[in-house]
Amino acid sequence: MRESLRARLILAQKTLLRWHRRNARVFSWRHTIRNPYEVLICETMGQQTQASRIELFLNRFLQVFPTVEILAEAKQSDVIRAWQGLGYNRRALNLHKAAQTIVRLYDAIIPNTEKNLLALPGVGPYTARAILVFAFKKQVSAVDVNVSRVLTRLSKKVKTTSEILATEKVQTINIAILPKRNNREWHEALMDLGATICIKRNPKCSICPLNTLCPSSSLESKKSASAVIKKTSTEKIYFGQPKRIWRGRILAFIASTKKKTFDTICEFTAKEYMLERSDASSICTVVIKELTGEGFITKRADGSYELA
DNA sequence: GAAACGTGGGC
DNA sequence: TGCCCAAGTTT
Repeated sequence: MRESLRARLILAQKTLLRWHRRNARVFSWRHTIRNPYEVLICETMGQQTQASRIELFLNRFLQVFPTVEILAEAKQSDVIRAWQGLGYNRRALNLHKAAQTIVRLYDAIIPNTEKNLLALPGVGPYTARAILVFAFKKQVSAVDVNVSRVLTRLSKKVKTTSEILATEKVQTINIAILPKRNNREWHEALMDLGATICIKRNPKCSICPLNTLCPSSSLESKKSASAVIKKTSTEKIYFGQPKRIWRGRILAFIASTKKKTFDTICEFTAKEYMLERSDASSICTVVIKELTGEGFITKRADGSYELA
């Protein structure tokens, strides 16, 4: 990395850390999280989910499952129910399995190495490093989309608002400037700036604390000029919605009360979403088969379905 | 490496 | 209104 670039980034870092002291986003969980288990839950909830939504679920989840042992021993159906409304339900299954792994392999202690964290289901490169940074105060780089966007724009003059460096390059840049003592604050600062000012569309460069140091600070003025080629989604649509939407709806219905027959599920789907009964039946057939195969639900002897 | 995976908010 | 997006991971 060029020394001139590194020098500019270090300057930006000082400025951003100072900005963060007064302008950090206010989330209750930033004050109430007390241990690595809670960081694991919080970071998992945060995957592809707006941080403000964590607030709505984390407290309740931790009240029901206050320790990794309790989560490990919980019924899967209770974990799924506690997750309802957060989306990406597989995260709940993975979290449950991860808790069981931690209890069995690590004596209920959350691992503090990247290797062991990555081996946990649902823990990928970002979450593993985020746990190391936020729970263990380790001197490592955790790169999410905010960190990537901020460091990309700060490192080069980007042409469009969606331009973003490869994660490995961002890693290299961030590792080169990791502060020795304020690494948690540094990552929070990057994420807060990326979530509030250095946002993907219509970045607010005019009020950015780094605008005099940033080669991309002219981005704001040409926000609309940078027409981005939107790649058409290849996701298959079922009766007006992607399949995953139907999966979420049907799983929520099955989770809502006790057992449900196939007919009950079809009737609900048809009525609630104004489908022909035959269309509802076909989407329910597909989705129920998937949810069963993936371990979310089970078919009972009497033919009804319930959470696994 | 592309595609799939939920949900609610912003513009 | 409809599309884009958000503290990514898995296959």
